[in-house]
Amino acid sequence: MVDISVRLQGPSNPRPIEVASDSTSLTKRNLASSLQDAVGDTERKRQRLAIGHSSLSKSPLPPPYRPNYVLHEVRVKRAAPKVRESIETSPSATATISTSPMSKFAGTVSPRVSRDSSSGENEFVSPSWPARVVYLHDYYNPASIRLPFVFHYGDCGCSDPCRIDTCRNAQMNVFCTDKCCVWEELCANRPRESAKVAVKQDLASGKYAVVATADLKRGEVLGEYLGRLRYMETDRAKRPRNQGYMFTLRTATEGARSQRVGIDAHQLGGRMRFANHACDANAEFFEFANGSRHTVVVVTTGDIGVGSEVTVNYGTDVLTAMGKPTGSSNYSVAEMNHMLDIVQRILPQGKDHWDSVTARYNATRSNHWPERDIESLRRKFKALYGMKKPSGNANIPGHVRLAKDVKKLIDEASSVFLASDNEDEIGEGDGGAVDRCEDGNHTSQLRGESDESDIENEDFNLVDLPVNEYVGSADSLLVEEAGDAAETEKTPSKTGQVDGYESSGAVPPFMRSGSDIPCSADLTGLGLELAEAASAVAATPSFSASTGVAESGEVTLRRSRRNKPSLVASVPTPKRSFKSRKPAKTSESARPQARMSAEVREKLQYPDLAESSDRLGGVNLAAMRNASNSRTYEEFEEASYSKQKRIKAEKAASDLKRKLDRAAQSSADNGNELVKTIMVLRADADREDRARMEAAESKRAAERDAREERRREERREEREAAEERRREERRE
DNA sequence: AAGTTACGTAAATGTGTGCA
DNA sequence: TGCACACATTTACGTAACTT
Repeated sequence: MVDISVRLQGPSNPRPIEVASDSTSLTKRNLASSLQDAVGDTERKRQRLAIGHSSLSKSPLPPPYRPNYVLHEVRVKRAAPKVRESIETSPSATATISTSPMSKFAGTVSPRVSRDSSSGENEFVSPSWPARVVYLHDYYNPASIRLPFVFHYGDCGCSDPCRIDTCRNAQMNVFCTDKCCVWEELCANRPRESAKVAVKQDLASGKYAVVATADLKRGEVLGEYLGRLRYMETDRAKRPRNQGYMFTLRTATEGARSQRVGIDAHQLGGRMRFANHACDANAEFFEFANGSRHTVVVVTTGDIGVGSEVTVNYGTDVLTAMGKPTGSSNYSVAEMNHMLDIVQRILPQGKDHWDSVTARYNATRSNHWPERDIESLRRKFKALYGMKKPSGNANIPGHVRLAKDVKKLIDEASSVFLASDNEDEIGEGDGGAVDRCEDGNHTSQLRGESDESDIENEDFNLVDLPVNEYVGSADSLLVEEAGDAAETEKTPSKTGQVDGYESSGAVPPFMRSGSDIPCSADLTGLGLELAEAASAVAATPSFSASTGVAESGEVTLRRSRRNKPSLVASVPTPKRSFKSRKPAKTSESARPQARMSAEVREKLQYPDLAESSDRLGGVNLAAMRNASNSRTYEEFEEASYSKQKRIKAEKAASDLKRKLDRAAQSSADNGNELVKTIMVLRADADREDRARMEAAESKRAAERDAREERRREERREEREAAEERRREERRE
C-alpha cells in the first residue's frame, strides 16, 4: 500500500508549469491558468482530505502555487500487489520465466500455501503464482499495434479525487494522466492495481480468484486487465473460441484495413486475469484510453466486503459457444480407467452419486489431466459401455470391457438397492453396499483384489460423498473402521497389500501423503483429518500428486492411516462443518516442499502437455458455462435441471408468443397505418382531382368566355363592316 | 520434407420426449 | 417434477492423402 503521507508531502523541487509550444499549448496554458486560479480551492480540498491522515496533519502542506506536484518515488512503485510481495522465487518458476521473451515484465512466485484469515463465504488460501503464467506488471504491446489516438480534453475538473463513475474523463472513456488531472495518486480513474485485492485460491474448489483484502466501495479500480495486445479476426465467426482470457477491445485499428485488437492474458497477465465469471458480478470491465494507450480495468459495481471474491461477467463471447472447447483433450486410457475405477467403487445410481464420482475423480486425478464435470464423465461412461464391438475385430479394449462390466454391476446394484430399500440401516456393519463391495462377484472381482474393497472405500470417503451414499455416511464408515484401526496397525493385511500397492498407468494413483492422513483413535479427529486431507487434495491437486511419489520415482499408493498411526491421537478436534475446518498444522510445513517438487516432477515428466486453465483453477469453461449460462436461472436457483429446462422452454415459448404478438400487432398497426395513408392519399388525390377538374372547368369556362367574347367581337366587327359598306353604297 | 486439405471422431451444447 | 435418454448440431482434434 502506498503511503499517502509520503505522497502529499510534495517534492522538494516542484516541477514548473510547462508552457508548450505545440498545438496543445493553448489548452495547457488555459489548464495552467485555471489550475493557478483554482489553487485556493484545491488546497482547501487537500487540507480537508489531509484531516483523515494523522501523518499528513503533521506534514507541511505543499506549495500553494503548484498543486500538481510530482512524486517520482511513489509513481515508480506502480502496483505493488500483495501477491508480489508475498512471493519468493522458485527455481522452477525462474527457469520458466527466464526463458520467456517477456522476462523483463515477469515476476514469479514460489509455491506457498498459507491459510488466509480473511472471512468470506468461501475459504481462500494464498496460493503461489502459477509458474506457467508470466506475471505482467505493465501494459504490453509487443506488436506495436497502433490504435486510434485519443485526446483528452484538459483538466477533468473533479473537485474531489476522481472516481470512475463521476470523473468527466471517465465518462468519455478517457483515463486521467498528470496532464489532465490534478489528483495524481488519489485519482481513481487511472489504470493501476489496487492493493485491496489479492489472488487467492478457493480451498474447496481449488479455483483461483481475486479476493478483496479490504472493504471496497463502488467504483473502485481494482486493477488493469494486462496481457499481450494482439490482432484479432474482424469477423467474429472466424475467431477461435475465447478460452476466457481474450478481451476484445471495442476500439479497432484505423484505416481501410481496420483490425480488431484484443488483450490476450492466456499465458501472461496480471492479477485481474484471475477474476472469475459470475452472472451477478460485483465488478465489471471498463475500457478506456488516453493517447495511444487503450486498456481495460476491473471496476467494482457495488460494495464488496473483505474476503469476498471479485467477479465480473465475461459476457456471451466466452459463455455461449457450442462445441468442443479449444485445447480440450480427449479421454486418455488412463483417464478412462481412472473414471471406471471410481465408478465401479461407487456404482452411481443417480445424480448425487455421479456428483460423488465427479468430486472423487477431480480430487484424485493426475495433475496434468483436465478437470471433468459430471456430464462429461457420465457421457463418457455411457459411450464406453454402449460401444459396439466392431465387426472383424475380436478384441475388445480393456476399458470398454470394464465399462460394460461396471454397467452390469450398476444394473445389479440398482435391483439390489430396490430390494433393500426398506431396510433402515443400509451400509452398516456387514450389510448394504460394503457387503456388496466385498462380494467377490462384483467390484473386487473386477479389480482383481480380494480384500481391499472396504479399505479402498474408506479412502473414497475422504471426499465429500453424499449423505445418502449407499456405502454409508462418512461417520458410519469411520465407526466401522475404528474397530479395526488399532488392530490393523498391529497386524499386517491378509493380502499383504495394506500398506500400499503399485499404481501403473492403467490404475490411477490415489496418492496420499503419510503425513496428511494420520491415524487416530479419536474418530472425530480422524474424520476431520480425512476431510482436511481431502480438501487439501482438492485445493492443490499438484500436492496430492506429489505426496505419494517415492524417492525412486515409482508412484505408489499408500494407505497413510496405517503408515502414520500416531500423529493425530494427540489432536482431538471438535466436529465442524467442512468449510470451517482448518488444515492440520502438522502437515503444513511439509506441503510447500512437496508441492514444489511435484510441479517440477510434473513438468519434467510431461514437458509437452498443455496446461489446464489457471483462471478457473483448472476448471474447464464448459463447466463454468453450465453454471453460468442459460441452464441456470437466478430466480430458480433451487429448481432442478429438469425444472429449469421446463422453465426455460416456457420462457422461450412465451418469448416467441410475445414476439409473434408483437409482430402481428406491428403488422396490424402497419396495416392500419397503410390504410390511413391510402385514405389520406386518396383524399389528397380526390382533392387534387377536384381542384384539377375545377381548374379545368374554370379554364374551359374562361376559354368559352373568351370564345364568346371573340365571337361577339367578330360579329360586332362584321356588323360595323356591313354598316360601313351600306354607308358607302348610300353615298355612291 | 513441409505445408495444406479433407474427413472421421470426440466432446460439447441444446432440445425434445418418455417414464416413474 | 426429476431424471435419463436420444438426437441434432457445433466445434476441435488427429490423421491420412495430397500438393508444393
